[in-house]
Amino acid sequence: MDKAYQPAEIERRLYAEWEAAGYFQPGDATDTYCIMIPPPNVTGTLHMGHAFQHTIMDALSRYQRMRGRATLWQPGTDHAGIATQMVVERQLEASGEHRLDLGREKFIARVWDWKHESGGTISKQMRRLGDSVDWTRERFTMDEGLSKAVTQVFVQLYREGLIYRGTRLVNWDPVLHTAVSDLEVVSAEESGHLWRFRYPLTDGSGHLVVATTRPETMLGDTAVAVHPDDERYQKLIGKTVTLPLAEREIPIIADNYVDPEFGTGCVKITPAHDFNDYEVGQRHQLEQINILTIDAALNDDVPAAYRGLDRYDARKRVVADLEAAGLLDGIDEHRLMVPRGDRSGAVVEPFLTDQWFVRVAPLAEPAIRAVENGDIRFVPENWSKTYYEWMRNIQDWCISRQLWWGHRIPAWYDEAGQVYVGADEAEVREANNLDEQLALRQDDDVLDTWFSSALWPFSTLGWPAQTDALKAFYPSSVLVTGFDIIFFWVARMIMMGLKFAGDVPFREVYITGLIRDQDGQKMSKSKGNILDPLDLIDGCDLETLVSKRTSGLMQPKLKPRIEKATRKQFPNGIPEFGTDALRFTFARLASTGRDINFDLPRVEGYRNFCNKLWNAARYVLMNVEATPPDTAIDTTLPGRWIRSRLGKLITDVHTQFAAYRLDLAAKALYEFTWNEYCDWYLELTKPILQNDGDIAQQHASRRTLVVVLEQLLRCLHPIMPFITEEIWQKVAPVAGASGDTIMLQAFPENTAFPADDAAEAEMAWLQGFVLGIRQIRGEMDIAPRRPLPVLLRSVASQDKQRLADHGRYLQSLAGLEKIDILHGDGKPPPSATALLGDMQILVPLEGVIDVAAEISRLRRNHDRLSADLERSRNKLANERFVANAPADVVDKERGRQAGLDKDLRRIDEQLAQLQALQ
RNA sequence: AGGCGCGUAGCUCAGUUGGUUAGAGCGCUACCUUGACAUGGUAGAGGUCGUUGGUUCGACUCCAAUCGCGCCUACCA
Repeated sequence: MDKAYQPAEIERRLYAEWEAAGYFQPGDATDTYCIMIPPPNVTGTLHMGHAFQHTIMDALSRYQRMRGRATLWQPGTDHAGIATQMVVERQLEASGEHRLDLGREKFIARVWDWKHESGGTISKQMRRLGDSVDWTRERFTMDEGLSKAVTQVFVQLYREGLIYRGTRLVNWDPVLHTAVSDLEVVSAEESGHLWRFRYPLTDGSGHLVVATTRPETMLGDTAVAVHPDDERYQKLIGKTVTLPLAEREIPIIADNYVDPEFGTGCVKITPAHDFNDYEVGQRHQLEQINILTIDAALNDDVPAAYRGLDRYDARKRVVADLEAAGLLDGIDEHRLMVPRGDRSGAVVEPFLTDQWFVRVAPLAEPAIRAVENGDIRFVPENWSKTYYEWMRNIQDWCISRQLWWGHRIPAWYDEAGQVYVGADEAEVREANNLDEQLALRQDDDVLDTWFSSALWPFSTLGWPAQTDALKAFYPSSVLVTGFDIIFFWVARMIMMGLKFAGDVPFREVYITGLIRDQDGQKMSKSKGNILDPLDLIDGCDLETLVSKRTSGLMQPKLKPRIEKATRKQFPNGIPEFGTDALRFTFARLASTGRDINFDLPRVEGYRNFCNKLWNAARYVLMNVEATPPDTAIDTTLPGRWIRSRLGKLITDVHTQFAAYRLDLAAKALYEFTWNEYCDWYLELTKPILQNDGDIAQQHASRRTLVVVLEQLLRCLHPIMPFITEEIWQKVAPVAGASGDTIMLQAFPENTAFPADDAAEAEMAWLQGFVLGIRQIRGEMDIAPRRPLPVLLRSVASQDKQRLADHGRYLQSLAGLEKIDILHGDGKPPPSATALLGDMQILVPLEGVIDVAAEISRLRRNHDRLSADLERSRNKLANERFVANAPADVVDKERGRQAGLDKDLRRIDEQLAQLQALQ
């Protein structure tokens, strides 16, 4: 074995072996476990958030697989309608082409080309991350099977009246030329203005003043509204105003929607271009005048002067014209929420179009109940609130998109505009007895990407066919995902799963935090703070990193700043850490219910951990390879102790996995490995193995060394798959484990390693002894290699026994020359002191210790002890404490006080003796 | 406006039903190349747990208020 762990070659080799051997496939156990991957965009790349979630999913999968369950981690990708179409459109643009020139069919062919070209990136990344997904079952949302499922669901929902088509006001993206759902619109506060305009009353008796943030839409006004109780405008209700510029007569109506306190208390109503106004218009049967084109320019339904103007040019023109006409009452600065498309960034327009909708409320009801009654559990629990909040106020879902890339809506129209919905044209014709001569045209629109994603948990398993996979793995066990797609995806999967697969799609939903950068900033390309998980695994030199972060920026002017920040944060680029170190970092950071600020130095720490494990294994193998261990029972203290500790670790790891606390599982594993196994156990085997001691004990210790390591490797494997497999391959034969891979070994159970309280108590004594000496050594600046003579005082018979049993460990770990017991009231020489229970451990000063230094060390101890003692005394002097606190707490406090008191007296004695020397 | 969350060591974070001296990693200080490991070892410094009040024998932990930060949902033209 190399002296240091070298991950790169090992990882690639092992993953290929695992995959070729079919270890990722579920096997045929009846107890099943299943995780559906949240399908990433097929042409995208995995970012840190993916790597984090994949670490969790893979650790869970490997853990359950080792527990003997038939485990399926279902992989696949999403066609990501808008995102993918945009990428390909941009590629066309670069070569001077345009989607519309190409035509639908050719364009879609180009997208498929791109999918094939770039779709391999994600699977490569997943393989490097060690993801144990069943590649033989990989799916894509536009696969034939999944597309069939989409059609079937659409048709059934339509037949049940849960899908309908209608002319509605929707969010229109004027750049992408498509409708988008509410969820795809992000509103942010921006500065703007609030204009006040005078609208003259038609009867010439004056005017009223309306306030608006969108002057250009006044050309589509069909009413002015006031609050019914607003005394100022009482007598105007029912009258009309003459809409300026358009010169149309429109009514003054009363509606509770108006807030009399805001603006002037008069609202212009534009039903075709504002969601609230639309509602008002419905209530008052107002005309809807659409004044915009699909590009958000003004159309031909406005006066000639404004036709063809972009909405913002029109705004200027309208304001100028009204001002010229003396109708501008004033302008105020105003902060307002501006809705933008999450993909294009364009300001979205409420726009009247024909679209398809899902009537969601009836589907939401059982989906709400499923969470209420515990069929689905959110982890952490409080996310269920977010879920309820949205589900209980759910709006119909606009599912049609005016795109080409996606599942085309299975609806056909005849020339009269009659719509027929069915699986395909032939079926539609047959079902409706349509003449072959009758021309049918399929709906041009495609479905929202999330429509197919909603079916993912059962469509990937073969639904609508009742496949064996569906029976075995539906419902899946847990969904691991981010809070940002609870509405987009989680809620919709639950609704569709209940409706079509007859059960919830998963039992638990583990909502992970977001991976942010070291300063808590969201990672994004535009901020230039993204990290590629593979760069952390393989390393990345500074120049490559800079160019990755600064190329293809939406705002090129940010480039210098990003470059500077990057050079500052990574002066030497990123070193190679390996997959396991990255995964362990993610696991260690995966505390629930909060976002994660990704701290790069931490990865380095866990790379060191890998190296520590690697070298521990080297030590073990060095000691056991030559003489294979026999099966003798280990009666040595260190052996009994480490087995007992291992049992506790195993219990802990099971508990934490069950609670999705991978951070605590990783913490327990780290601490056991480093602080117990390496720091103490390996060190304690040295005096056993290196001296000419008891041969039986040596054999037993070799066995414990290798058995504990082998079990530890299994425990670590779900989080650190590669290093554990590599070491296991070497360790298993000497540990007496059979099998080809650690992946399929049984996860350890604590029953094989019962608690040994006696050993733990003795070991605590031993550790206390060693630490006491080390403390003196460290603080007195005594050379580590210098053997020290030690005197013991107040030695109880138990101490004597322990000394006899474990003296050699003390000598080895504390570097002792000899240990003498001070009998009776023999006067000790001036010494440095450590306390161990009642026993005093004395290191004679002569020639070794600086008296003044020891005095100051003892004083510090004295101060600390007396502060503690005083606190304890006060507590016990408090009658109410003694009366009210549980007896065991009081007893504990009394014992503590007695101990502190005794320790303090010993320290003071020692102090007095030393002070007398000065 | 409503909802959720956060504030603990220089930095990034743990702290499970209230109960000894509040922990870890990184960083920092001193010493140490001892045959598993300098990607290491040993010892050490460093925190009035955002603030105030309350409940309690006892509060990092429970309650209320308050300050600061973040996110989500909805939205007044």
